[in-house]
Amino acid sequence: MPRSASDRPTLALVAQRAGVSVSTASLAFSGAGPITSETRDRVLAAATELGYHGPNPLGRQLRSGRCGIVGVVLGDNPGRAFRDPVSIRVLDGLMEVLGEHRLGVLLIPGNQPQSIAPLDPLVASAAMDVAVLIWGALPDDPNLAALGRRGVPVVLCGEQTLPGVPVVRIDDRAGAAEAVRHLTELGHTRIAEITLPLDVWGAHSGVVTAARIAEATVMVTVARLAGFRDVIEPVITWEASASFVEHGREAALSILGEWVPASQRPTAIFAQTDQLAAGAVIAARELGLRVPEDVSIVGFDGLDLPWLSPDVLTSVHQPLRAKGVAMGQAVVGLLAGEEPQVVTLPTQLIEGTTTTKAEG
Amino acid sequence: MPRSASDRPTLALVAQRAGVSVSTASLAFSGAGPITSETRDRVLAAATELGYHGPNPLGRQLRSGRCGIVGVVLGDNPGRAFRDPVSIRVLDGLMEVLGEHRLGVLLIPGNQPQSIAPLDPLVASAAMDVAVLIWGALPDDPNLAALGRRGVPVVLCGEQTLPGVPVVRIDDRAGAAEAVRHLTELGHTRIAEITLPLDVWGAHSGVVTAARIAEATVMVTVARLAGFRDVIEPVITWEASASFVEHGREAALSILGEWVPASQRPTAIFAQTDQLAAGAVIAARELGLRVPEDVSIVGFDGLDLPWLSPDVLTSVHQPLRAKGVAMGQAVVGLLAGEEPQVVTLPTQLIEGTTTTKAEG
DNA sequence: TTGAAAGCGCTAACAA
DNA sequence: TTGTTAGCGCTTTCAA
Repeated sequence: MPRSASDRPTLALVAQRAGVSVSTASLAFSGAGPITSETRDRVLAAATELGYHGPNPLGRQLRSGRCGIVGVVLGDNPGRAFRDPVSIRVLDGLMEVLGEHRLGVLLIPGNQPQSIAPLDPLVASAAMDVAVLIWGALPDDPNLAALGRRGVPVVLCGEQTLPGVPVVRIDDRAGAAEAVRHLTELGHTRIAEITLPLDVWGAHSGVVTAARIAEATVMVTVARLAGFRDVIEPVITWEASASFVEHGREAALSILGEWVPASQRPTAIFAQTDQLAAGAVIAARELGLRVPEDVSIVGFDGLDLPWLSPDVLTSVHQPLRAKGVAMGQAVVGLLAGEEPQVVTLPTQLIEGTTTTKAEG
Repeated sequence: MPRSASDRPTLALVAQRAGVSVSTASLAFSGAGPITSETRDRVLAAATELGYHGPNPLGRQLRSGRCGIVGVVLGDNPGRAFRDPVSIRVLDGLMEVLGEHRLGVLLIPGNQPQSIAPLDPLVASAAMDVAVLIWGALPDDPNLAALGRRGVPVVLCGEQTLPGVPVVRIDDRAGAAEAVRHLTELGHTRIAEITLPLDVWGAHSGVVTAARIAEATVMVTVARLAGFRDVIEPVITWEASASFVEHGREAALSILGEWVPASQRPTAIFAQTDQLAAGAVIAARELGLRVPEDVSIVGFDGLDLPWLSPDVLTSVHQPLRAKGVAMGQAVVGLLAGEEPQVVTLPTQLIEGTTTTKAEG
């Protein structure tokens, strides 16, 4: 029967029973000092008798000043972060590295625009040695400020760089440009754009104007928008309220709908994420358009989407898992007192079956 | 500039500067006792001057004996748990409740059959007030034993019940039976089965014999297998190595393949999860079979699968988010010293477009 | 090789 | 209302 946490034996009790001092007993468990194997055995035996199973982590933590926990600030409410295959892959890589170093991951909900409290109480008061912001959305993230005040070192992911702070990033702008250039090189000129939300609220959805685009605050979105325009001006830009297949589908249904004269219909779409692009493929199918003959579609992320079969999405692949791994290594480096670095990981356009030459 | 954690001011320093005692300063922050607003202001002012931003959680934790952290033991390696939409929905609900109670979620990898270490070091030594096993796979889970030894109270999810331990569950057996009964009532008699892994290794895949089925250890699988057999004997059982669409597809390609004479081909499939069932739908399409006219397909979980469009999976819906919420409430109840309960949540078969009457 | 003593930073009795 | 005192459980000098 599990004891309640309150009546657990302490190291002092074990030491007493073994007839040694507390400090000696401590050595028996930590193994960090000289101790007779005989003494150790006696301590361990006493521990077993008392049902003592190792030092209380809380005491150890207070003493060492470290708690072995890395706070991972998610970019959105956790439900969404979990549902987002991109975040998940990153988390996967991150947890792998941290696990190897015996560091635990404390999940912390990030920006909660609809809520009254701008930041989760955990940000302000949970014990953690380092915090990782896996989705660096805003230039002036309140989480970042709060953690800075507390003196919790951080690792960032994304466009933002800060002196003394390790950052893991990809070149979103160049990646987007590569995707669009692929389309222009195939002869496309009427290219539509489906974007991620322009602000953290994610309340907006639909065709957006140049004015709104100029006001975009989410840095990933901003970078990918810029990349598009480095190559050509889109014929239409549709803002999705989140990176979900369904939203991509809605966007493409509007962009490619029957009310658009075939002569003016975009011949290609660049969607800022694979989820959105996949939705666009589905919409095209529903509208009776052939992919890629009638409409070419490019995504961003390089997700594995078996259910899109037989199509394979042409996409700008980014090393999501490696991103997480790099952030984990940055955390470990930070704790080891190494110099913070900015790591830029490569992206690569990989052609699938959803893009081809423009007709005529 | 973020200070390093080591040179942070302490409450003692703040008290000294404010010209009050440490305990008074403590009251100024906790608000848990009588204190003049004037004194509090003086303390707060001193804190600001020193750049002190609230009590160190480590000290507070040691004193109170609580750390405000709930360990969530995932059923598998975290990468998979994240990729599994079922776990994700449960986690979502769980985090919502825990967040409301200012409890943090520490992710802990669960069973790692391929690794040498049977359990994650976090299970043995991370600070946590309660642990939640969200995927109670085995009757003799090593995590459960380790946590019990440490005196960490646990909340379970699944088939297993233990005295004094809160459990959240659904009736997997009845749910599976309902799915299969739906098929028999439609006139189907040749019904195939695609199961979850029978053991935690997940190394096996393919047609399985009654002997192997009898050895199944994963409790969810066992319950759903039993539910099927409460209604009728399957004509064939295929074990998937994990709940992925791709595996369901492979299974169905074999079950429905051209080498099976049409007269002997199963007219219906019950897959133990929606992911597997969705894979079966895709396989059927690839084989040129009509769903549901040529083959009816039922799943389990009630996931939203927009990309399966235009099909909507007939499925036994279980309240995944509510499961997480119930576990969160169980955690809170446990911490409040309430009596542990076994909560059984309802399931419901909801017809989509993937089942219809057996022909002839 | 072991033990004594001094905290890590905070909170909560209790006394003033 | 504020201060004094005594730890929470552990680690780590330093001395024996």
